Parts: sequence; C-alpha cells; structure tokens
Amino acid sequence: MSEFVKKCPECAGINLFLNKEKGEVICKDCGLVVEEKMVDFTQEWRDLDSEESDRKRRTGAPMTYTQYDQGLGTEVGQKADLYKLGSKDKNKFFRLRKWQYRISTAIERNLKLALAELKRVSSYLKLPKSVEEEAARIYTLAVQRGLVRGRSMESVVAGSLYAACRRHEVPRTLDELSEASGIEKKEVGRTYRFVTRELGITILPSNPADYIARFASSLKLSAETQSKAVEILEMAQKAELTSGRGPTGIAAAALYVSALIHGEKRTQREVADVAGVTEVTIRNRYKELLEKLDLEKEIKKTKKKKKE
DNA sequence: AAGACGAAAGTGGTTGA
DNA sequence: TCAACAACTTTCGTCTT
Repeated sequence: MSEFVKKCPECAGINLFLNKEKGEVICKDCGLVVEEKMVDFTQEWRDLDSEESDRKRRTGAPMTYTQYDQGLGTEVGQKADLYKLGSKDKNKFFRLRKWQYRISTAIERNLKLALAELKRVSSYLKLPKSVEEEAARIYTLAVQRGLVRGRSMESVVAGSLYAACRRHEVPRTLDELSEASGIEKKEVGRTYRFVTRELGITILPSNPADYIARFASSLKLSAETQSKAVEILEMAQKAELTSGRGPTGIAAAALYVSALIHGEKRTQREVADVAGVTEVTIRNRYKELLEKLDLEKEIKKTKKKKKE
C-alpha cells in the first residue's frame, strides 16, 4: 500500500484494499478505485552526488524491457580477440559484426519508437507498471521474431498491450485499447491473436469478475452492490450462462441486476456505456439471469422497501 | 418524456467440411 | 476457401413508469 493514500477521497473510509496483481487500491466502502497506477517503492534509491555515486551505489540501473536494449548492450566481439583468427576468419568476423550492427540498430531504432508509443498508450489507459513491462517484453520478442513486418508498429504495440492486460488480469476492452492507440478495433484484435499465437503465449479466457470493480467504480456503485454482482457472476458460471458470451456483457448485466437489488438503480444505457456494450446485450443477459437464478424475489423485496 | 422491452435485419468472427 | 452459425449490434416500434 502506498504511504500516500490512507483514506478514501470519496467517502473518507479507511478500508482500503490493495490488489497487488492488478496494481489497484480499492476502497471497500464505496468501491472507488483510489489508485490504479501503482509505483513500486521497494527498490532502494539513495541520492548520492555524482562523485560518490560510482563508489557507493549498490546496483546498476534496473533491467527493464521498457528500455530499447533492456538497459544492457551486446556487441560482437572486441578487437582484442582478433589475434586468434586467421585472415579468412577475420573477414568473416568483420562481416558478422557489420551485420550485427545493422540488424541491431534497425531493431533498436524500431524499439525506441515503439516503446515511446507503448508508454504513451499505457499512461493514457492508466495501466500499472507491471503491465507496461510485460507489454514491452512481448513487443520485444515480436520484433526479434520479425512479426512486425507487414504490420504497423502501432498495431503491434496495441496488441502487445492488450495481451499483457489479459495476462495480468487487468482487463481493458478492445474498444478502450482501440481508442487509446488510434488503431481500429479489429486490427488490434487481429495482431493480438497473431502475436500471442506466434509467441506461444497462453491467455486465460478473461473472467467477467475482473471487470466488475472498474465498471462499478465508474458507475459509483456501493461495495455491497459490487460484491453482490460478483456473487451473481459465480452463480451464473455454475449455471453455465457464461460460456461463449462476451465477458463484458455478462459483467454489465450482473452489475445492473445487483444495482436493482440494492436499490441503486442505473439505467441500462448508463451501464451499457461504461461496459462498452449495447442495452440489448444487457437486456438479453439480464433476462437469462432472472430466469435461471430467480432473482426476482430479491428485486421485489427492495421495491417494497422503497414504498415504505 | 424517458426508460424498458422485443423483433428483425445486419456485421464480424469462428468453425468445420 | 466457403458456407453455416452464434454472439452482438443497430434500428425501430410498442409498452411501462
């Protein structure tokens, strides 16, 4: 937990809950996502003046994929090794080094640009650092395998980010990524599938529950409503209502129902907007939920309470 | 008047021959 | 590669609050 946030700015509650994997701090009282882009404070950084720094600093720069050469660098050989080689090998050596130089500078140039773009999109979406790192790693692999050829750099960046989000269970919808990156939604999806397939990255099918926290907080729904929605989701999964359906639609419907139950009514339109689906989809899911899980009683209960 | 509901036609993606 | 198919969207008319 960051030491800077101790109270929820929305309701001044102190039940803040840190989800490390998602890089989010959530207020358990009102469901507000207090802090999304977590910073890791565990690294020891000391301010040393430049004279002292060489002697006293205990680490180098952290190795990171968000730097184009991962903060390290490699070259083919040094001149010192040359004396071992005959003239034929010498030529070979120079040729190799030339090629290595060409290839690596081409890749590095690409990576520099791409990682700048990646950072831009990532900060636009307020993604946690861990996801950004993962996306950078994926992109680096993609470049090294020559998967960018024939595709725009930006679309591969978007695809990598989307994959990283999925892996870290910090779901952003394709629409959101599309908006942030300026790449068409289907193009993002295409490169996402291509990259993950080529790199053999396995992605768990996204879980509707992962969307609940974010949707609930942008709809300003209470924590009870939020956890009720998660309950409903679990029931729905047992009733096999979830397979094959879009996870956002289900999440949205569960949230809509649970809002009704807790008397915090939101219109279908409102829920649909934050979830990025249409009212119709919510209606269909909603209908299924009511039929299979008989939630009607609970809704009627709260209606009666209102009259009193 | 706004929201909820449902029907019908259209879209993009997956699957299986 | 093509057609069938399911999920989702768009659009529009009707009912409810």
